Amino acid sequence: MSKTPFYITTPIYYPSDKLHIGHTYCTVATDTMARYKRLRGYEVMFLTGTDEHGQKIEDKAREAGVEPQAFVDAIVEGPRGVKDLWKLMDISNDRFIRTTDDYHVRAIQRIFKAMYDKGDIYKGTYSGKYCKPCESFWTESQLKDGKCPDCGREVQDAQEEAYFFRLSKYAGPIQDLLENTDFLEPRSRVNEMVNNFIKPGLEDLCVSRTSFTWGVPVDFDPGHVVYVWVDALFNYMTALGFMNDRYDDYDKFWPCDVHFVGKEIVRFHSIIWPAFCMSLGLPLPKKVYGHGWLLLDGGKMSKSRGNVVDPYVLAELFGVDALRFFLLRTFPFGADGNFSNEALINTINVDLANDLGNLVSRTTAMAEKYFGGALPAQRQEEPLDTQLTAMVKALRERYEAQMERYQFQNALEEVFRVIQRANKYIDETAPWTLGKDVAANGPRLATVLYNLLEATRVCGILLTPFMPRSMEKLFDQIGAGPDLRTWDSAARWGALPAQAAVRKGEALFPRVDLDKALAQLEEIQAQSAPKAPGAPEIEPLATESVDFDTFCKSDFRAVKVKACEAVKKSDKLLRFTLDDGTGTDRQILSGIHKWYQPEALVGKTLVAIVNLPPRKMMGLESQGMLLSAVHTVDGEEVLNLIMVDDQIPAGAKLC
RNA sequence: CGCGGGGUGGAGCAGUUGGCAGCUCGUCGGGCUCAUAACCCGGAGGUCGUAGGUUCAAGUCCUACCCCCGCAACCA
Repeated sequence: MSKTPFYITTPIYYPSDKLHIGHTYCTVATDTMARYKRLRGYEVMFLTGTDEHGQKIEDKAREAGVEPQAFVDAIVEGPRGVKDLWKLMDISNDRFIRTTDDYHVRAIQRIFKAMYDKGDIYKGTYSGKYCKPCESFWTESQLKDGKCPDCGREVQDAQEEAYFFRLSKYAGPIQDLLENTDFLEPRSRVNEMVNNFIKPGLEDLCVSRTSFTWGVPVDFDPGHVVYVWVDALFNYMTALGFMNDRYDDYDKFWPCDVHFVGKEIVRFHSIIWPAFCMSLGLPLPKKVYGHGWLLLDGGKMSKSRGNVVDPYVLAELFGVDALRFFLLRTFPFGADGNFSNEALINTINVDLANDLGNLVSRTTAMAEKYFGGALPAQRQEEPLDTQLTAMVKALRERYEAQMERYQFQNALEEVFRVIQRANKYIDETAPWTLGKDVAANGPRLATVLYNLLEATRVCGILLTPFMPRSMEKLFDQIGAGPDLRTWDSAARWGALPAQAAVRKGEALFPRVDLDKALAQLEEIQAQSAPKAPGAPEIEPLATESVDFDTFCKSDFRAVKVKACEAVKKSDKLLRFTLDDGTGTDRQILSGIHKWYQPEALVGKTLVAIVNLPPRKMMGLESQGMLLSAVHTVDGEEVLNLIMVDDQIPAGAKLC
């Protein structure tokens, strides 16, 4: 009898930087689900990997002065890289795909060609805004104040030849898929997709580029590389051997049971991906599950905010299992959650140390103390016992119901309810009182301890997918051999040998000293943070010259700030009321809130160009522009207003 | 009126088909001493964002408004 296959994937991560706690969250969730399914007897295929092509990698590699391949190799295979992280986190993936793997590259070329031959990919022109110095195309919405988001210079309308996928053709079937099936979960994501992208009309999708070269070449049209969509999404198939002969279990595992993805890429997986599958006439994946984000201080974590959490640090400080557990116990999988070190430590102490660890500790300690680790065979049941045993007997089913819905948090809730009940049971039965006369109370005492061991064993089995290593230690301590760690045995009350063979070991989850740990974390952060602030980078000098007359037309004046306030609804703009010496106030808007607090600028003497045509921003008129000096440090733009001597009178002309 | 998510005791969150508002932490008081200063019991503390509406009954459905947070071609 062959096992039922179960295929589950994480997204393939983009290795332009080291992975952070968010990637870890997604991967740990996927791993836990994979382990759960294996425990239940499925033949599991668990895939993760990296998406290694594209402009950004090419740029990053150039900055680092290495070839793109060497750059991604270092991040993926290198020390403390992606693979190391998954190893550390006990990730049990069956395969790891890199989009630079030969077999994948060749398969993508074949797939691209197949879609082209079918007529779903056609050649057209891609038009957008082009920044010449950066050699980059941008869409209207990517522009910052109408300028290149990278360098801030003017962009031009430009066109390039590109291949397009007829996404529009599949709008109907996709909408039906989303609205009338449970293909995409949680359900709340469906409206977002339909309202945001399908109803406004799906545009055909640009699937090739000529503006960079780090990608899968379109083999029938030199100069074009396959753009991310086709390259990345098909990894879920090529890793099974689709259109290549590196593997040959496509027929066994496709269609995929579930893709776990972050909410920001739900769109690609719930619209574009099924459209691709339809185009090739292939079965669609059964489900896409969009999980939430881990937020920091209520906001999202990002490099620029400097609040990225390093999973290495946390795992090494608190233990891999504790971190894995925390991520899935604390946050509802479908929604965003607030990550904090305090919450992590708190969860470790309360759930793992106080409740579970301590339960094991006190149970095994008593078994050793009163019976030397081997319980006598005689039993004496009491009605009270059934309150605990009934809960344990019902646990597997309740847990299963939650796990099948990907509700990790609720599944763990069920388990910990039993653990708490077990702790209470100890209080109720007061084994230490019974232990005062072991000869007389032996059978009762043995019953109590046995019930506790069984409760612990069943909980241990159900927690194994979450904390594989720690649960092995637990089983060793309570004397549960391999056949007492199975899914099947989790439903068999009394599976543990009557005499048991308890051996108290070291604490499963030591308590963490909150203040000490926080101080330690701060220290670690302080050590890694002051990475010598990178050298300031400046924009190259202009090569084009400007004639003197043109220059003289610009009217620069010293102006004094009479009032300054943030513009409502805008996170960038400040509104200045300025004295320009004319006696009439001048209003200028400037997008510098990121660098200056408005109240700090009142009274300063600044420089403005006053003969620019007025321009409306956020409904307010700006009569000129304030001058500032800009440079870049570590990829971050830094801006300083030009402030001049306050002795200069308002209106003084600069020349 | 761009789209979406959210506003529930001090903090962080649950609340499925409308039916006495729950959990964890914290706090106050009590119990126990087997255990990782852990465990168990009890108390205090909530206009469920605001204002209306439907209903015998609304945190839960409807309408309007306020506030916060994301997203708007690729940061899980």
